[in-house]
Amino acid sequence: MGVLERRAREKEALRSKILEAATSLFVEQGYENVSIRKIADRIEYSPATIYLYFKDKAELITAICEDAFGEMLEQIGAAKDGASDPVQSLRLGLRCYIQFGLSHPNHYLIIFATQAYDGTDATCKPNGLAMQTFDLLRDSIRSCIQVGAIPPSDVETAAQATWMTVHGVTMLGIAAGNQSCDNFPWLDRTHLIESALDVIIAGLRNCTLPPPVR
Amino acid sequence: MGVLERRAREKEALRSKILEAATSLFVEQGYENVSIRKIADRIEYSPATIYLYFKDKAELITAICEDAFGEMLEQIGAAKDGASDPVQSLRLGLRCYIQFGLSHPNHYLIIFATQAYDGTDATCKPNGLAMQTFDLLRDSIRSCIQVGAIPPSDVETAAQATWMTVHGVTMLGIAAGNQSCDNFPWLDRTHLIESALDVIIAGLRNCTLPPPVR
Amino acid sequence: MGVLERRAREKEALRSKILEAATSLFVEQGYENVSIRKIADRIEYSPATIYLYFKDKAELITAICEDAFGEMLEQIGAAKDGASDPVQSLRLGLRCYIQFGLSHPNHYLIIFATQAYDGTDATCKPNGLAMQTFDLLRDSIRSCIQVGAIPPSDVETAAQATWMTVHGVTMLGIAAGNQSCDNFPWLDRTHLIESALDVIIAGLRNCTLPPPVR
Amino acid sequence: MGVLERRAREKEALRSKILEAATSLFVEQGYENVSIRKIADRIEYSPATIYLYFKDKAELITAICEDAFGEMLEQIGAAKDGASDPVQSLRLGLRCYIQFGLSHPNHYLIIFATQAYDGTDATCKPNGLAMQTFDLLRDSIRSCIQVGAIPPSDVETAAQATWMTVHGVTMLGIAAGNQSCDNFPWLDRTHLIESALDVIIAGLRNCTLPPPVR
DNA sequence: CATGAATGAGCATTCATTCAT
DNA sequence: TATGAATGAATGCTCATTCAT
Repeated sequence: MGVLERRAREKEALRSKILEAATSLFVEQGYENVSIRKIADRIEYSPATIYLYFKDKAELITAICEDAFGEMLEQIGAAKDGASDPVQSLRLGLRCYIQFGLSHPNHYLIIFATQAYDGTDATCKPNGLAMQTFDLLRDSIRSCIQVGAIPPSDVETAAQATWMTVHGVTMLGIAAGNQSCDNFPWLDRTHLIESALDVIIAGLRNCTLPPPVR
Repeated sequence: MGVLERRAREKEALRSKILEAATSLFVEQGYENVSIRKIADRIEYSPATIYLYFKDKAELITAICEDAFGEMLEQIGAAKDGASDPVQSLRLGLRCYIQFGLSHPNHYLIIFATQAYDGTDATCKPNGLAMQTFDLLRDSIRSCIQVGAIPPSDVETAAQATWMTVHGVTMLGIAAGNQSCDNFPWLDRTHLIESALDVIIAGLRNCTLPPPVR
Repeated sequence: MGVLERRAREKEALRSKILEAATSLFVEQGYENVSIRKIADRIEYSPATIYLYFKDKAELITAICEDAFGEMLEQIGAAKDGASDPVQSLRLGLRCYIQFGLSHPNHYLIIFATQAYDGTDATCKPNGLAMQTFDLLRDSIRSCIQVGAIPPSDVETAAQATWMTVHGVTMLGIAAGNQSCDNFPWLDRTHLIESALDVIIAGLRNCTLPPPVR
Repeated sequence: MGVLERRAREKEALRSKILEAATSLFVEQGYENVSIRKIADRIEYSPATIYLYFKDKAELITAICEDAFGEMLEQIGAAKDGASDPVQSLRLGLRCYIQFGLSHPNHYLIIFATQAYDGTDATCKPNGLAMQTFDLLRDSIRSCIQVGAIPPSDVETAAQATWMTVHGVTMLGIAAGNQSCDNFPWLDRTHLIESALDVIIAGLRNCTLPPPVR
C-alpha cells in the first residue's frame, strides 16, 4: 500500500516538474521557443518520458494554461476582498487582472493570443476556471448596480464590454514592455493602467447599457 | 509598350497574391506555423519564386503590415470626416478602427498580436503610417477638449488609454468570431462594440486624466 | 550486461559507418559536394540520425581528421623503429608518411587540401596528434645531425622544408593515381617516390640550412 | 563589315568582363563562394547572360584556369631568362612557380586541389599550356645536366620528382598564409621557400636518378 | 517507469539553370 | 543580344513523435 502511494506521489512530482520546466521556458523564451527536447533537457529526463505524462505538446500547453487560470482566479478573488465598497472591489479586481497579465505575459499571450490554446478544454466548460473568473466580474458589476454605484445596465453587456477594454489594456501593457515597441512613445505603464481604469469605471458609472435587442 | 505595362501588372498581381496567401495563412494557422513553403504551395508557385518578390520572411511580414496600415489610415480618415461634431468624429473613428480589425482580422493580428512584427520598420518611424494613424486619435481627443466636450485631460494620456481599450474591443471582437471560443456566451458582436464605445466615450467625458507625474 | 555491451558496440559501429561514408564521399565528390543528406543516403539512415552522433558538419570533419592523424602517427612511429641508423629512419619515416597519404587519400586530402578542416581543434593543439607527428620528423632530423649524417642545419627550418617537399610528393602521388590526370605522362608512382626521397635526403645531406634571420 | 567587327569586339569584351569578375571573386572569396549570380551582380548583367558565353559553370572555371596557366607560363619563361647559368635558371624558374602559386592561391588551388578543374581540357593536351610549362622544367634540368652542373640523371624522373617537391612547397606556403593554421609554428615563408629550394637543388646536384626500370 | 535510437517532415534560404520574350 | 521570371533540387539543421527494450 505504502509503495503504491509513494509511486503515485513520485509520479505526480515528475508531472509537476515537467510543468514547471515548461512554464519557465514559456516565461523566459516565449511559446515558439519551447520544444519538448528543451523541456526534457532542463529536467534531465529524456524527451520520451514527457510523453508518458502528456499525450502531446498541446496537452502540455493546456495543462499550463489551466494552472495559470487557477492562479489568476485565486489572485483576483483575493484582490477583490480587500475592498470596502463594490466599486473599489471592481477596480481592484480589474487591476489585478491586468497585473496578472503583465506579470505572466507568456501565459496571458498563450491563452488569449495564440492558436496554441484553443480554449475548448475543461477550463472553459460551464463551470471551468475561465467561467468562474468571468463570474467574478459579473458579480462585481451586479453588486455595483445593486448599491446604485452604477446605473442599471444590462449586467452581461456591461461585463463583456468591460472585459474587452481591460483585455486591451493588458495586451498593450505587455506590448509596451517590449523593447521592440520603442518607436512608440509609451507613457509610464502604471500611469496608463490607472488612467484606463479611470476611463472604464467613469464610463460604467455614466452610461446605461441596454441588453441586446434580439 | 503594352507589353511592359502588362508585365508590370502581372508582377504586381503575383506580389499581391503572395501577400494575400501569406496573410490568410497567418490567421488560419498562426504566425509560427506559416512557412515560405506553405505560402508557395497555396499559390502554386515554387518557394524560390517568393524570394524574387521579398528578400526574406521578415520583409514579407513588413510588407503585409505596411499595406494594412495604409488601408486602415485611409479608412479611419474617411470615417471621421463624416461627423458633425468632435465627439461624434471620435466615436466614428474608434468604431472604424474596430471595424477595420474585424474585417481584416488577419492583418490586425499580425500587427498587434504576434511577435512577428516588431514595429521597427518605416511604418513606425516618426512619420510612418502607424504614427499618422495614432495622430488622428490625438487630434480627435484634442478637438473634443477644445470645444469643451470632454474635460481638459492630458491628451497623450487620454489617447493612449483610449487606444488600449479599443484594442481590447477589437481583439476580443475577433476572438468572438472564432469557433474556438464557442464555449463563451458571447453577446452579439455589434451590440458589444457599441456598448464598449458607450463606456469609453462616457468615461472620457466624465473624468479628467492628469499627465504622468514622472 | 551483455545487452549494454552490444548496444555500445552497435553504436560505435554506426559511428564508424558514418565516418567511413563521409570520408569516401569527400574523396569521390570533393569536400564542397558532400552533404549530410548524401552521407545519410549512402548509409541508408535518415539525416537526423547523423546529428545523434555528431553535433554538426564541422564536428564530423574534425572526427575524420582526428582518426586519420591517430593512425598516421602510429604507422610512422612503427616504421621509423625498423631502421638501423638515423638517416634510414628518416627515410623510412618520410616514405611511410607518403604511403599513408597514398593509401588514405581521402583522409589526407581532407586534412591538407580542403578548407574544410581548419586545424583549430585539439589535434593541432600544442600536444595534439598533429604536433606529435611533426615532432617525429624534428627528432629524426636532429638525430641525423647529432651523428653527423647531415650538416648542422637549423632543425626547425630543415623539418618544415622537408615536410613541404614530402607533402608535394604525397599530393601529386595521389593526383597521379586519378584518371582525371591521364593526360600527364606520369612515371611509375613508386619510382617517383623513391626518386623524390633520393633528392630530398641528398639535399639535406648536402646543404646547411641557417635559422631564420629575424 | 565594320558592324560585324564591332559586334565581335563587344562580344569578346563582355566575355573578358565575365572572366575578370569571376576571377576576382575566386581570388577574394575562394571557389565555393563564387556563384553565377554573384558574378552577374558584379558586372551588372543578368545571370542568364553568362550562359550565352559559357555553357555552364565548369566551362567558366576551365577558362579561368587556362588564363591562369597562360600567365604562369609567361612569368616562368621570363624569370628563367634572367639567369646567367642553368642552375640559377632552374632555381629562378622554380621560385617563380612557387611565387605564382602564392600570389594566385585561388587559381592554384582550383587547378591542383579541387575536383572543379579536371585537367582534361585543351590545357593539358599534348601541346597545351600545362605541358608547355612542364617542358620548361624538363629543359632546365636537361641544361643543367648538359653543362655538368648536376649528374646525368634521367631527365623525366628528375623533372617529375622536382615538380612534386615544389608543388608541396607551394601548397604548404599557401596554407601557412592562412590564419586557420596559426596553431602550427610556421617559420617565415620566404625563409622556408629558399630553404626548400636549397634542399631540392642540392639534392639534384648530389644524386643520380635512374630511369624507371620497366 | 524510463529511455536510447531513430525518423519523417519540416524549416529558411541559395543555387545553377532554363526559357519565353 | 539580353533578360525577367521561374523553378527543381539542394543545403544544414531542428522538431515532435514513436517504439523496442
